[in-house]
Amino acid sequence: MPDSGRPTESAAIAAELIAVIVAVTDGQPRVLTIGEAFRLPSGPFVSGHRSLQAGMRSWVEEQTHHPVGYVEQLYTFADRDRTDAATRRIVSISYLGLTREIRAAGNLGASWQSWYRFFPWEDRRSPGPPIAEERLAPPLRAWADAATTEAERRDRRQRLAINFGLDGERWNEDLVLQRYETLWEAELVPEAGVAGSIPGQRMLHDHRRILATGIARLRAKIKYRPVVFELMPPAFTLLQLQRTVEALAGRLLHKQNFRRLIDQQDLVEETGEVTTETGGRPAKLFRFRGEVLAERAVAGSKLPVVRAV
Amino acid sequence: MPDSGRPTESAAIAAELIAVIVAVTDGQPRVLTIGEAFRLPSGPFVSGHRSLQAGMRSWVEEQTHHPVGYVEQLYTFADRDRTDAATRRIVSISYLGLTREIRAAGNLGASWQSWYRFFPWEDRRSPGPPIAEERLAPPLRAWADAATTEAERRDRRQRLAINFGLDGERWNEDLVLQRYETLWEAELVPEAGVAGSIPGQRMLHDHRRILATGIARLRAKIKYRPVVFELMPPAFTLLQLQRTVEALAGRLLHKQNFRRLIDQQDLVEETGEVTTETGGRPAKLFRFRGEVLAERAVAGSKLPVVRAV
DNA sequence: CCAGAAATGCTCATATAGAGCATATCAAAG
DNA sequence: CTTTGATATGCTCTATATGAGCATTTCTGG
Repeated sequence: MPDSGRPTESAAIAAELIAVIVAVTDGQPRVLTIGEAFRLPSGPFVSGHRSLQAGMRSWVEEQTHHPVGYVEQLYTFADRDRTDAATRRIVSISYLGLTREIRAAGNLGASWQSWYRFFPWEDRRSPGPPIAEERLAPPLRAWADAATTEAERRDRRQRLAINFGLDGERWNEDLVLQRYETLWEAELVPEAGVAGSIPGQRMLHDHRRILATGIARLRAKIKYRPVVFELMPPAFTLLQLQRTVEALAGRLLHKQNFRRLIDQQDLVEETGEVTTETGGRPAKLFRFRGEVLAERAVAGSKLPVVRAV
Repeated sequence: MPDSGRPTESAAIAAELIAVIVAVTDGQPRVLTIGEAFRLPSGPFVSGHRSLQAGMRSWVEEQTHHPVGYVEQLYTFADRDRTDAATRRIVSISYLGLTREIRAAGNLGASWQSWYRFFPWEDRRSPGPPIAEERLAPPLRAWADAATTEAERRDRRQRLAINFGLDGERWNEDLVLQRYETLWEAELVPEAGVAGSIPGQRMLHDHRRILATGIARLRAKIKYRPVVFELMPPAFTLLQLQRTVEALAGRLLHKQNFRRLIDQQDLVEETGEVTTETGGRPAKLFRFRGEVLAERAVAGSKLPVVRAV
């Protein structure tokens, strides 16, 4: 290759922007989907766009009619079997966007869905046996046992233990994508071309996979960056904040420890007001101290989990 | 937008793959560059490629003549001012690749450069005042003081403190990209269109920025994933492992604590042999226990730093 | 006034991380 | 054959972070 700094024989392709837009309302993490097939909002990258980020941002604001606080690139992929009308390969660049309010964009067929509709096993907030153990574990174990060699069986069992918290392993909420991929490999999701026997709504194309990527990224991120606040109203109680984190993480947190972490880090400050809407003793209202972002490399909410409910 | 799941009016663009290929030799972290202008290896994404990953991988192996153990996507971008011969916008997808051995690919004009040639201030392993304080701090402070408003001056100073570990703040080795961007904003790098007054070799186009992204990603990653081992030979001593991590992180580690972390996690096992090549008391040789990757969600080397040398 | 629901304040045990002291074991120089 | 120079290794100590749980306080709604 010549030292030109330019690719030589690049083929023409098309670029597509795909968005995982997240908000939290009524204690549920929600994602913006379109239509009956539940596709993620996606739009072409056109020459008018200054950059991919800018294209994404303007595009999302057109759909949701209000600014998106936080946008982050997720992943870029190009599947062999996807081409557009002109049979150009499509390169898809996916983004994660966080927003505060929800405005129904009904005229475009858009709606906000709890992301647990697509991944029911990821919600472990309610007491009782989790879906992963009741509904997923049996067919997954059968899949593991069906491996041809003993070594492969052991590998699969170990993978199940880690990914789904079986056999004494602890549930790791970050492994959303790994779990989805394992379910696909075990042919338990309809996308794999079989009649699905496990709960969970499928989406168009590979959009459920992209959503899994977004959830995984967000769950990991809230632990070391204070991005939760992008999803909060200007003033909120500590319990509301906790409920939001719990909604995202899919697990309950230890209340006192959560509070300790939050104020140890000076992430919030009191507004001086209280609210009685929560029932029980009135709670102080807080606002996010945006300054901390500039002050120091600040951590997120480190998820003080509560083991058994 | 219709619910077709396809972008409608996507313009034709060209896709380019850019690689940050890293190896560690002679105690230096090295990156594969091409030519006098120090450009990162890059090649077009062609229709023969099964996927972006596959395209990247085959392409790198063609250049380095041996398999790349670990490949990870970095970032995708599309600058307004970059087009190819057919005036198509170029979307660049950058990757980070780790490899074990170094084979000189001289016939292609490729060479391995210590990445500290491009970012001298990122190497803080040697004792004495760091470059960041001696060479960067003065012009950076001047830049901060030159802000028009008092608020802006305060913001800049705070940013400098965090990014460059000034004013009592602690150096954070992960902020490679933030530092580079600050230097650009302060017009201290030649890429910004000025005669550079600070040390550090520039690269073609925005390749130095991509390299910064790769370094930052790798430095962050070794803390929570055992990727260092992709850079190690099959058998190594614990000190060699430590020196490799130090090379990447750009800082010295506390030896005893480093060892404690490594074997607490069962990351390695003894080969049974020792080597005397290190001078001093012979050291046991170890190999990476690849099994741990399957056994559990394993952490990396958590960088037990040593404060003052 | 009492029950129910939160909000808050504190304590305790354990795990992890940062530092540093002390020894052990080799090769090579003298 | 001993000393010197390096490194390898074992252990201890302290500060801090994290997981859990007990005890109070302060409201609203019967």
